[in-house]
Amino acid sequence: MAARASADDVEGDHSTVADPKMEASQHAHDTQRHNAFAELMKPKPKSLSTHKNMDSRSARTTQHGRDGLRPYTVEPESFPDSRVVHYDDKFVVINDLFPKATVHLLILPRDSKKNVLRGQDAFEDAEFLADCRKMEAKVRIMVAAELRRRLGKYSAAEVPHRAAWDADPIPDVLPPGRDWKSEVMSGTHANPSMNHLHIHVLSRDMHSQCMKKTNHYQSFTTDFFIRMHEYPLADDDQRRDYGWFPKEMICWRCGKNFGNKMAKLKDHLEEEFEEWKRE
Amino acid sequence: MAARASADDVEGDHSTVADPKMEASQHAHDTQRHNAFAELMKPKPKSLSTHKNMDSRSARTTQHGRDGLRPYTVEPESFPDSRVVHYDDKFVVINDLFPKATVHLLILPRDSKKNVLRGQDAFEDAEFLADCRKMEAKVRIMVAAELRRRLGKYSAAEVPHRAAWDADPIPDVLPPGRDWKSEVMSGTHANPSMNHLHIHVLSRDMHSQCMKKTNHYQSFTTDFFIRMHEYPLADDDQRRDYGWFPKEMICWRCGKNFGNKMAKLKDHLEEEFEEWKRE
DNA sequence: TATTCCGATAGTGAC
DNA sequence: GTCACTATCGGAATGAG
Repeated sequence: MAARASADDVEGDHSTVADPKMEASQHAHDTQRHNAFAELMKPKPKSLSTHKNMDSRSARTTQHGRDGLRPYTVEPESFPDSRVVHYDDKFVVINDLFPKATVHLLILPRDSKKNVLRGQDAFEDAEFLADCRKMEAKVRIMVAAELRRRLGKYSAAEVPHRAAWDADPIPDVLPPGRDWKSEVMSGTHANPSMNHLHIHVLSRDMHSQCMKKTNHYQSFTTDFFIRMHEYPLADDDQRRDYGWFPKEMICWRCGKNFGNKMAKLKDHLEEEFEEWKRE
Repeated sequence: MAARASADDVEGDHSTVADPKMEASQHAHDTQRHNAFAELMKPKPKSLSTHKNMDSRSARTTQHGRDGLRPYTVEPESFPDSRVVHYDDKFVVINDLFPKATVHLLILPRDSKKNVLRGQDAFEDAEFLADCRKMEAKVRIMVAAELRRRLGKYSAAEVPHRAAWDADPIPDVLPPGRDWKSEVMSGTHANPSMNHLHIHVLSRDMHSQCMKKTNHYQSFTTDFFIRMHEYPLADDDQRRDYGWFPKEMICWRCGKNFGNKMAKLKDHLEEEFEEWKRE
């Protein structure tokens, strides 16, 4: 790994972790008796225009339309650390501008011969695929580490780990804590809208302000999301020419069917997230 | 005609006629050179929630859903003059709560045996139809008078009329001015959503903040709008059981086809209105 | 073809 | 299945006490 490659550099622009003051205040509110009318009348959290809080260099990439990922592959050094998590000769790893989960990175291969292909075609090349897998393995670890950093304090499975860490002296062998790597998934979209090959590596919670539309959700929770371990694709794999999304949205955690009701699903994902992070 | 029956009482809650100060200021603005950028950037006039500026008695009727017109027929005296333009034993005439043209009145027959029928059925009764025609003739004159009051100052055809009116002495015979009655149309909807029979009498401009949706427009500009002079309907008239609107919207004045593009049509109607009132 | 509110759906423009 | 913006289309309720 090269310069900047530290999990602590991973800093989502749309972090969903509230600051400590907010949490304390929220908790105080929850302990009051709820006023049902106030509950009904309270404004839904605004869908904020996600562009507004973005570093200006990254914001400029959005003006390139479907070629918006190219600037990262060509000139990664021009972006702030908060955006470009790692780069070397072959890859650039960035925080997704519009993360669809608590942690959501993209691996961008820099080879301009390969990176204009879809995964289905680019990964026919075994050597290229092997290179990508190596980077993917590293980035999965980064994502897992970032999950632990962000959510570890909520996790029941982390209690022995935290306790040992706080002990004096710190034991030689720490209890393992929660297996955050198992919460990470990676792959490409069968029919990406961005022209440059990008491997998504993200937590599976699907909890994010940027998770707004049906197709956002379906693109990570159906077979439209081609996992890295599925490559190279069988010759007759239907996803070499993907048709349409299934219309029904299924909760990734409990399996409940939400049809096309995105607003309802969003509320539900909020609840699932609270339980999931406490596992 | 009975109490209140004066054209000057007709006062739309959504009048599009600016007050004199506003007009003067607008004219000063028009004489300046336009800044094209400012023109592009200026916010579109908000679609205001039409309920907010309504007298409370009238606002209450909207809670009755499809029976919202009934209160007027039962208790017309409980409404302000700005709403109820005229009433007698047989009819109540009101300003439409959501006028779809510059002037838009409704004639509500009070006979509760008749007024729960659609026009197609109620007007099979020749005597009832004759009564309604008599009232319709009066209300058309009211609408024409109100058009003259509101738009006369813009109309080229009114110039001789206004000049004579301003002369000293006023001539014995005034030039006729614009024939506003020919701009008025009247009829019922083939498939009304409100349960009580209501005869629309309105100017044909289709220019109003309340003209928002495709079906608003189509309901007055297609054969869905059954003119009073078409009653009683022939036995085999298709509109005794009306199916669906045609989907394409046609400008009533120039015949241009706007497909389903209501926003575009609205902009266009704005322009047509400016020309029409100046005729 | 009452309105209003919300949300799902659809097209465009960025280049 | 890039986003953001606008507008169209579609259903449910008719909205505290």
